Amino acid sequence: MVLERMKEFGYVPNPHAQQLVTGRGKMVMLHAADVEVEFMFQMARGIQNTLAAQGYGLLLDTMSGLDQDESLLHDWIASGAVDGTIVITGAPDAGDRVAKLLNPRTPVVAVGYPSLDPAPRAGSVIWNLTTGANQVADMLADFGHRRIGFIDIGRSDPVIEAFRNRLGTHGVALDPDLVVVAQGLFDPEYGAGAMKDLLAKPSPPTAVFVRNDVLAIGALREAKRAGLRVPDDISIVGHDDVPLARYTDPQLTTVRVDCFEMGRISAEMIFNLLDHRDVVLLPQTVDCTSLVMRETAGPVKSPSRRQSG
Amino acid sequence: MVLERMKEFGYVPNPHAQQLVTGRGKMVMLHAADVEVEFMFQMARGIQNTLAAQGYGLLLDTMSGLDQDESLLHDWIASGAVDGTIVITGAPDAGDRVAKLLNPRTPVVAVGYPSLDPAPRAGSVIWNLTTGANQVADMLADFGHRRIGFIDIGRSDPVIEAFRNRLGTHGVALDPDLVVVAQGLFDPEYGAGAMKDLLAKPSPPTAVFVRNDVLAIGALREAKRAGLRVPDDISIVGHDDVPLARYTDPQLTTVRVDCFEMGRISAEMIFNLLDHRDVVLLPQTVDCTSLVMRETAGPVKSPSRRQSG
DNA sequence: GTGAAAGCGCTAACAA
DNA sequence: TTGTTAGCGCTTTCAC
Repeated sequence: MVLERMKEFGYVPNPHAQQLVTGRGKMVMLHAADVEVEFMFQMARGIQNTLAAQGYGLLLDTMSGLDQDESLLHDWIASGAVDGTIVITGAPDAGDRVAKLLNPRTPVVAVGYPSLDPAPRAGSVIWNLTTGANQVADMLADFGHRRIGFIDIGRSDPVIEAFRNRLGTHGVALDPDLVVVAQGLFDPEYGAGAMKDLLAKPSPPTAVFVRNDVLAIGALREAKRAGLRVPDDISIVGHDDVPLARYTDPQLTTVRVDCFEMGRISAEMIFNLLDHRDVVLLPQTVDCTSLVMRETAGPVKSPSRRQSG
Repeated sequence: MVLERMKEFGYVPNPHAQQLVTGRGKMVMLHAADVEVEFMFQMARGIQNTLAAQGYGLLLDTMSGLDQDESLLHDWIASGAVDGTIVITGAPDAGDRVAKLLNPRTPVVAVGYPSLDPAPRAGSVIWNLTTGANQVADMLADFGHRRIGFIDIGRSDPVIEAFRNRLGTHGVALDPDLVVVAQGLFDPEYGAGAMKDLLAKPSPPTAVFVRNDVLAIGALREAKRAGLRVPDDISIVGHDDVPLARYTDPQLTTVRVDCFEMGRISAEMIFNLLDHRDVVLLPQTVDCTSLVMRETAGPVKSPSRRQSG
């Protein structure tokens, strides 16, 4: 009773003393790797928000420091100072990093792209990248497109497969001749090059789905260079909804991935792991894509524009 | 001696127990408000990097939660669990937020834009925004421009003043008729509108300095729409070097602000405050701008293009 | 119901 | 140099 009085007078307990006796520091650590900054931050927000609701704090590791840094942060885990670890997995070495973080006392969950070699004792929450592909396929088919191109990135992922399948349910085939892979990921010029190839085809597409927005910017630019009107002559759809998608001319229609939600779910998984250490660690695939209709996709307008390509 | 042996065997001390006895939790809290995400993250990196070098951790508050969240985080401060607080100040209410965080036991430093009403007991590290303006003025003058336009944002800041002065040292005046303020901050169309005004002037500029990149994108777009070649007919320079500046066509010449450095310095200031609680709290202005020469600025080429505007 | 006491893992001060 | 002890602020237990 007297304690309750104290709180009214502004008393707040010291979390450090609490951890000492309860074994819970009420902190989880976030390892944020070199993913698109916007994505990372949204995830961090989702995580922190969820943690805060339970009185937990988020310890941030941007991994900008090198070895020293690493040992420091491992210390926080090894000493049990931190209750759990979340690592954002965007780079190929993610599996490695997760493995290094594993510690019998501290649960870890990986969030982001599916890791090539998922660590056995870690939880993971990963994008469902097929839903975005489905949404684009539906839209493009509904707009009446039948010659559809796809600009892929090297990395193999389930997007193109899902896109092809969903297109099939609409009775439209994804012509292999209209599938090109860009030379690189993060320069619009690679997208422009891929678009150039597509436009040079004997029977070019009336719509193109580009695997990421940066490449889509380039594709859009190339289409305009070629004298095509977007979306009247050709529709272009990107993926990711990076900030600059709002700033192209015309504004890019694209697929948004809800990183806040991804973060929220990974924080919840940490809480599960904290409560029931013996829980089964099934990778959780989360549907978090949505179509952002802007200005670069529309109905087929000029079916006989082939000579202009 | 026996302790050293233990460390070799993988012993690491529990920071919570340490804080209990030393009063130092080896953690500082970062309040990250609604600034450009890229900026925030770079600052966070600079801060975390510097902290980690001293064995300190960074507790992140994205302020996405609301009241509950706020009280939680204040508790971490009130209980002395956290050694210091850094708050990124981009919004006008920053002064308020800083004031709320103030606590006799815990130093706070504000980093970012100078606050309207700086809290008395807080340190602050703020941009030197004049250096970027100087660099642009030098470049434009060296390129031979004499009719120079400026697209400003509503918020009053020292940039235009510095720009005008530095131009003066080169013997070129900033014609008040060529200074327009955009209707808003974060939509390219506002920049486009401002550019349109500028091009409609009886004697339009051969170069334009735009106060932020998003507006500069719009200005660039408008110049192209008007049939002008950039930079041959008109030079355009932005400010901030947001990620999309690399992706315009042509790529935007702009002023980069080194947020990592800002973060580093604010972390160092926290350390100072930690060691000498009675240190004088002078706002520290940091020179962290650099000119990023890309493709939208160049020498005056066609002095007599007036009729095309 | 309330109060006293033990002990979480460490560091600091002191004793040997 | 090394070993011992007290106590940081809290929760938990056990006695009252």
